[in-house]
Amino acid sequence: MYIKTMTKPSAATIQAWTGLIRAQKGALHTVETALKQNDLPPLIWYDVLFELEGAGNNGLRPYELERQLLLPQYGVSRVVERIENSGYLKRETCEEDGRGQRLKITPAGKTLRRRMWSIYGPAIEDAIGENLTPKQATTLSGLLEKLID
Amino acid sequence: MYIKTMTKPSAATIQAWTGLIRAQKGALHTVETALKQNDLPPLIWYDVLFELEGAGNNGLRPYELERQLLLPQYGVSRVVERIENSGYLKRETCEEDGRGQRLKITPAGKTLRRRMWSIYGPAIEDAIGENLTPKQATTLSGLLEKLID
DNA sequence: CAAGATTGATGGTTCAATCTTG
DNA sequence: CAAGATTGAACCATCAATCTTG
Repeated sequence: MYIKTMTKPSAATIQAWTGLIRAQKGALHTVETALKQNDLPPLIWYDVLFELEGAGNNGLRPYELERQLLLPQYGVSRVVERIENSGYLKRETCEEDGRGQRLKITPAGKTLRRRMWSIYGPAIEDAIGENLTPKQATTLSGLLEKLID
Repeated sequence: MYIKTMTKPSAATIQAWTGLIRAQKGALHTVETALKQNDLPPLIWYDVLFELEGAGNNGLRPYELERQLLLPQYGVSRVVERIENSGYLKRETCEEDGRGQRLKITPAGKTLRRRMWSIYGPAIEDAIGENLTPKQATTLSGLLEKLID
C-alpha cells in the first residue's frame, strides 16, 4: 500500500471532484446512449478493437490490454470472451510464452470498429466539443492529464 | 429525442474526452478503494446520506434523489432498499401524495456519513488536490461545469 | 393516460480461488 | 513462488413489465 497524505480537501478541490464525476457521467451517458440507439455494442468493445487494430499483425497480449485500458485481469478475460464469441477478435496461442495468448482483430472486427466510430465520434463532439472553444478543450485536457499518474 | 450535430470531433476534443474518462476512472478508483479498505460502503451510499442529511426533517422523495444523483428511477429504488435494510435510512408514507414516500436519514446514518467522510475527504485530496494548484483546481472545475447542461 | 415507484429476469462486474507455466 | 490468465459464486445494474395513485 502506498502513502496517504490524509489532509482535508479545499473547497476548490471538492468542486473539481464533483465536476469531474458529473461531467464524466453525463458525457459517458451521451456516448453509450448513442451507441445503444444504433444497436451497437458498448464503448469498451470499441476500446479493445481500437487497441488491437493499432497493434498490427502480432496483436496484443491480454496483459497489455489490461494496462492500456485500466481494466482488471478478470475484466479483460470477460470482455475478450464476449467479443470473441461475436467473431470480432480471435485468440491464438502465444509462441514465446506458454502461459499467454495473442489477441488479434478479425476483418469483421475492423468493420465494426469503423461503424462504431461513425456514431462515437459525433457523440463526443456533442458531449465535449460543442461546449468548449478549442483553447478551452486544450486547457481542459492539460489539467486532466495532471490527475493521471 | 434531441438534435444531434453529428460533426466529427477535433483532436483537442478527443484529447479532452479521453482525459476525462481516464482521470475520472483513476480518481474514482482511488476513492472507492480507500472506502473498501476501511470496510465502508460504496460512494453512492455517501451521496444518498449526504442529500438526506442536508434535506432536513422532511427528508426527500425518491424522485428528488433521482434528479440530484443522476440515477435512474430503478437505481434509486435498489440502492435505497439496501441502505434501509442496513438501518441507515427509513421510508415513511407520504402525506400529500399517495403514490410516494419520504426518505429520512437515521441517527446511525448520520454517524456513518461522518465516518465515510473521514476517509472520502482525504482520498479526494489524494486524487485531485495533490496534483493541482488552487488556481488550477478552480480553472478545472469551471471548464467541467461547461460540460454539464 | 401520466407520474412515482417497484420488481423479475437478464446480463455485467467483482471477489476469491484456481490453474498453468516461467 | 510469481506472473499470466480463467472461472464459480455473489453482487450490482439494466430492461421491460407492472402496480398504484393523480
